[in-house]
Amino acid sequence: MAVTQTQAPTSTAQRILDVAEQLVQSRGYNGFSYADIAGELAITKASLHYHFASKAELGEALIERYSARFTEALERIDSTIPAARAKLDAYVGLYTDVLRGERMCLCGMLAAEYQTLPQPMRGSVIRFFDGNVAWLASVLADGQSDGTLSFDGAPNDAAQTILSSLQGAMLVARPYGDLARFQAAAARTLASLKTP
Amino acid sequence: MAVTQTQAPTSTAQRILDVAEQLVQSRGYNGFSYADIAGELAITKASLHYHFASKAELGEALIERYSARFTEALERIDSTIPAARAKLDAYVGLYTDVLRGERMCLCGMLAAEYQTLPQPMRGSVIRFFDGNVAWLASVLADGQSDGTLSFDGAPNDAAQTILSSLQGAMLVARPYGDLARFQAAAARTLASLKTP
DNA sequence: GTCTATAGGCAGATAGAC
DNA sequence: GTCTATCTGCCTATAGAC
Repeated sequence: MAVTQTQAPTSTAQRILDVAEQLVQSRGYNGFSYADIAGELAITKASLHYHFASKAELGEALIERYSARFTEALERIDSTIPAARAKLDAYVGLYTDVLRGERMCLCGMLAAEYQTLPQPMRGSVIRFFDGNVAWLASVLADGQSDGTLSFDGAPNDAAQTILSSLQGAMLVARPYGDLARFQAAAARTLASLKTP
Repeated sequence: MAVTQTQAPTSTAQRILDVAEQLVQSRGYNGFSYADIAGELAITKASLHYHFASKAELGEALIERYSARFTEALERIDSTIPAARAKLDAYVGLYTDVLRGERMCLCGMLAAEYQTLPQPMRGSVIRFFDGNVAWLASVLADGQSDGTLSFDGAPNDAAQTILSSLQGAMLVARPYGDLARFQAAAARTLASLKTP
């Protein structure tokens, strides 16, 4: 039987991931070093290597955790919000929260640096996007079925456009430090799915 | 009176900019070094510093040249294509050409790395986006006036959405190495401006 | 698990000869 | 303008004590 923990443990590995995630989302994978994490957590670089032997391993762990949390968030949306259009609004809300922290989507950032990434990280980035498109396509198909959403072409194609439009809206809004700019672009993107 | 040149000179500085531009657009500003350029051109790093004393200076020169060329391309569109909708198609064509070279838009890439950029480069990135939005807004306003384009809200807001959607479409399509994916998203974005 | 110490390499940058 | 040589500093990573 597992020991019951009163306080959240927040292991060292977790805190390393927390700091590294913030660094990648704001500065990029090639824009931070182990020294940055070590300084923030007041431990040595050598200790970091105990938890994540290489930077590539750390990178993989970052995407895995990020993807898992994102998937959980999508499942929460599915289980709490019935209407397709409201699900899309909630999806935009996830991005808004990221941008509010002056961050880019982790995988959007890594997409920019894609050609410099270790091979295993590349696959994980692709899977993140594929999962997002699949979820969006499912929501779009549902909305089309019940007549609450309308769009041309296949749900999968429309889903790809929504994903890339939101990623681009984050990418461009962040240099301006302008959350409203993102929200306006997101609203316009969703508005193109109006029922006739 | 200036000396007439029969052949294009292609000065060393130009060739440095050519190689550096390709590197930034594919690997990012933090993803290449002076050694990469030196290797490609078969000259030494010290020679590079003669032409561009610091990497920050090189970065500024890259954006200035890129922006100037982009502005020229937009002026060519204005002077050769009368219809607003066709101008937008040509604008998408500029992006398509970039992506065909397996590159990201220079300033889209730099937007991702924004928080790590030297201050002068940041201003230049912003000005590039502002110039693009201003041009797009002008085209949209024209199309709205002559009834060939229809959209909600101000031309400037619609222009911001077009810019960010195209940047995002490039960002996401590049890891897949899928030009068609970009083109589909771009076409869908422009299709949302249909006349009623 | 965390530390000290250090390896080995590459980064951007400079001095000075040619 | 381009070179050789070199500097200083940071990078990822490892060995081994505690």
